[in-house]
Amino acid sequence: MKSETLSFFEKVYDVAKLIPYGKVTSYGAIAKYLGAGKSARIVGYAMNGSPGKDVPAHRVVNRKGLLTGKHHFEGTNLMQQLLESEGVEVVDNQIQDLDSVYWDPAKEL
DNA sequence: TTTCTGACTCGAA
DNA sequence: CTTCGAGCCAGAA
Repeated sequence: MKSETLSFFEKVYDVAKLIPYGKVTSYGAIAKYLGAGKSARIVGYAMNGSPGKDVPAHRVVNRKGLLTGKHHFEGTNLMQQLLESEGVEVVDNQIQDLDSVYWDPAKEL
């Protein structure tokens, strides 16, 4: 089993799994928490392997609360449905009242 | 081996 | 005010 070779992906999955119910975070927030800062894109890319990792990728959105990765989910509004299901207000692929549902790992952890 | 793209973000002009 | 470019890491061709 690997060991300290904790790849960026592994860390991303770890943090993403810590996202509480009804909360959301951004790629950059996770990246910054990992110490990458500008590797937000890698976080999103890592989400490609979210399936099978029990990672709630639907709780991860971009900095503006926009469901940029919704296209990677089944259907076209599944991501929005999941978020609304958790009590997150989403309109037009954009999270409303983002500050109220925003979960920053760097602050919470 | 090099090159390119990607679920992003920020700063500068 | 708007628009553009650069940087980050990883995987595929």
